[in-house]
Amino acid sequence: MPEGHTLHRLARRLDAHLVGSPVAVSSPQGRFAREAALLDGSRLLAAEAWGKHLFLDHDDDRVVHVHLGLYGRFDVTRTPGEGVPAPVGQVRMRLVAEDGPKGPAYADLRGATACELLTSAERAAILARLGPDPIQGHDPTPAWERIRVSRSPIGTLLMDQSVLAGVGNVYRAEILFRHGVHPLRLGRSLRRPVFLAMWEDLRVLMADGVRTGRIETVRDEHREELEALGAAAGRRRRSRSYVYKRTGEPCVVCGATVRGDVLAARNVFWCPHCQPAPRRRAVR
DNA sequence: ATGACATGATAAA
DNA sequence: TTATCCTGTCATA
Repeated sequence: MPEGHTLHRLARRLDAHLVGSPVAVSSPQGRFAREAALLDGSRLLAAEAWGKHLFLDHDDDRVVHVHLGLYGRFDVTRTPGEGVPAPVGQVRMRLVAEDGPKGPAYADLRGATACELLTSAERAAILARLGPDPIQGHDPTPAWERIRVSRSPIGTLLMDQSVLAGVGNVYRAEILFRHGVHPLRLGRSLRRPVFLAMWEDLRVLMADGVRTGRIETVRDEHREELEALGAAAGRRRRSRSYVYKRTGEPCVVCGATVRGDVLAARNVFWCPHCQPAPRRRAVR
């Protein structure tokens, strides 16, 4: 689940249900117990996201930095009347607002790659290493300045959080498909209008993701065909993407067989017809 | 029961 | 490049 849209959605949910009130902080699993004890009873002032990072501002210049990594979750639940249930599984951090903005609520963090107590100065240091974030409507210029001179593949640059923040493997695959760009094209071979169109598209798609909580990249006109192709391929769950995890299945647009490979330890997917391979650089 | 895998990132080699 | 961490889910046995 966790690409940038997930974290922004989370910031929004925390803001709606927990921010502004005193929170009980605990670590049922124990790995955040010392910090939780320090924070217990503090007031949660704000929840903010930048790319895939989430920051919880508590009073007294204390910031909880959360990064969900590959499989972390942070579930925010309202508990009108019922009281808070016993923790299930490995709950690293639990926040409970008895008197949240919309009534009692709690949030359980599991599996995060980062859950740490920082100062606001330390948070600033993390932000300084992140590129612009499409979800925040940032100016894409700093990202473009990196890409236009880079000898790295655009598929790698899109995932580099210091180039731009928030894009993960699904949005990467899908945005490249939607713009007919092969993942191995070098950054410096891209034309500016193409990158700016990708950025604008990311801005819209990821904003949708914040609203719906899921990554939807397939245009209405292709939904039915995708469904039919999925059924024909005998897949158990229907796909919601053009190329992501569709290796070996036909492209919805042109029928070519979607390809998959590993780039920088991550799976990449593309259509060999809609996303023509770059001319191989002369090697010698 | 066991193992592979995942929408991530880092440190070491 | 590889190993490693974090946890849950799904497929296979």
